Amino acid sequence: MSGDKEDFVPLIPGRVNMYVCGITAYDVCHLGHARSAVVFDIIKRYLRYRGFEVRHARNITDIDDKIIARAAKENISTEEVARKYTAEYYRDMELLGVSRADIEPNATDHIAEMIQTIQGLIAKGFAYPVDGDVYFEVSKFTGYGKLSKKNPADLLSGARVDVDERKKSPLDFALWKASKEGEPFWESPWGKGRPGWHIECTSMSSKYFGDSFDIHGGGADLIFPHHENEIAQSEAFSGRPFVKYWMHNGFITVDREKMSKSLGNFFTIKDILDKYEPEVVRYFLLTAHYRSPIEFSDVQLNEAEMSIDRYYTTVMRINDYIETAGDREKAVPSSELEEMLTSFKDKFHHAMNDDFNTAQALGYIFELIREVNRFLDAKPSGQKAKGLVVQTRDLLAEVGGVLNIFNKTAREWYSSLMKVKKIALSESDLQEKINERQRARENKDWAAADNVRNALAEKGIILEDKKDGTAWKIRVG
RNA sequence: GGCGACGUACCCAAGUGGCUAAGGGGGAGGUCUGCAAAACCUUUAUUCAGCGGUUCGAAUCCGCUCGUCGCCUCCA
Repeated sequence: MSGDKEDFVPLIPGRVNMYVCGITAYDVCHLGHARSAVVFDIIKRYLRYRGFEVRHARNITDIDDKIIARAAKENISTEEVARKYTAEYYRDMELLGVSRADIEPNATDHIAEMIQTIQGLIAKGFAYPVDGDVYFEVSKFTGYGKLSKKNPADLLSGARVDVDERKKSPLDFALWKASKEGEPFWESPWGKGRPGWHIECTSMSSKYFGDSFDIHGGGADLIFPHHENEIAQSEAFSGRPFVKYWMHNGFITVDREKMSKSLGNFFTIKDILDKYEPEVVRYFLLTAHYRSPIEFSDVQLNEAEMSIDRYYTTVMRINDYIETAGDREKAVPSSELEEMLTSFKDKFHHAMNDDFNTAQALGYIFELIREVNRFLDAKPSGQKAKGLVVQTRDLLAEVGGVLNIFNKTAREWYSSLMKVKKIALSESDLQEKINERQRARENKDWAAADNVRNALAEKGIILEDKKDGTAWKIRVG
């Protein structure tokens, strides 16, 4: 609310109630929806990792004008539209490693609660019915605009507020809308109708979390009017502060412009996942701070792919080392690695404690990756060295787990890349080629060996010769 | 018009009062290798849009200018 970073102190020590605006289920999701979901998924995971008991609610709006329009267009019911796109949403989210929320309320399951809230608002003088609609009277709520830092007078003078003669003020917004002929409706004290958009979050958050809760999140475009209106409704109704910490993620941009449905410059999650591994997309979303805009481009996705590949390449190297390292103690300089292992978690926590600075956290991860590679370059052996390397691997896996990246085996990563890059070669055929090349190499027939390697390279497969065999990777970037 | 955010190397991107301005990608040179690949090393911002100011000290705070974007209408 202050617009600044603040120390996080939950209302109840050790517990966090977090409500995040989900989607309106009227179309397939684009990358912007993914960002919001991934950002708050990571916030939840990190808070849990640090020992908070987090209850996470994420709503689905399953009735609204756009759903009605979509249903008319597809000639199916609004329920079917909502069901279809909710299913698509969950499918996309699962691929991106976004966990399910603990509470996933639908608007249409909470009509009774919303009617109750609206009745309460009317009783307290904050709302008025007109011809089957009910409006919230903004002028009755002092503090309107405190989140979006707008003042009502400025808003009034703006020409972009819709004018409706029946409303007392253009700023007043609908809590309940009378249904038109043929539209879905619910019975209410004001006649047949359906809820306005903002009221569901007020009624559902208070049902599950009470009048006040810790974190409310969503995309920055929800700040006004959606979240501003939620505050007005909720605080007018309960008389208590609504949300302690507001968190809003920045936009995805394309050519520096906001990716959005209305501009038509959006990429659906589905389209992107046809070209990129889901982990790449997730990683990409973590490379910038969640509040900053992030430019979507193939260059950026390719860089993300390369970064992840650097991780898996190192993991492969670590695992090879652990399997093959001798027991003979051979000390090599290890103080820098040891130092880094000691301080690593503190650094990671420090980055994440600072408003979930995933970009900085990734920086630390790659510092550790470089350090362990340096250590392995020195060709150490013995139990102590092995212990340090195992510790590094476990640490990387642990923080990767918090971000829900780096959670595959190297083999799974490359298999997955092979599919997404549509390389038409089975892994067994590939192994056969590698064996063929190995025989040539044993005969020092370098020309034949290079032929095999070049042929595979053309398909996007890269070979790495090591002392005890040849590994394959998929070219990235 | 009102409100807000941002401008860090060739590209992306952390850093918001004080140690050498993280990290990734790219370029150049090198070590290793049958040759590669990977990895590592050296190098690539005496400087943080520009100009003023505050301060012992600023990329970081303040003011102005320029530029970009967002919200003010459904929108993640």
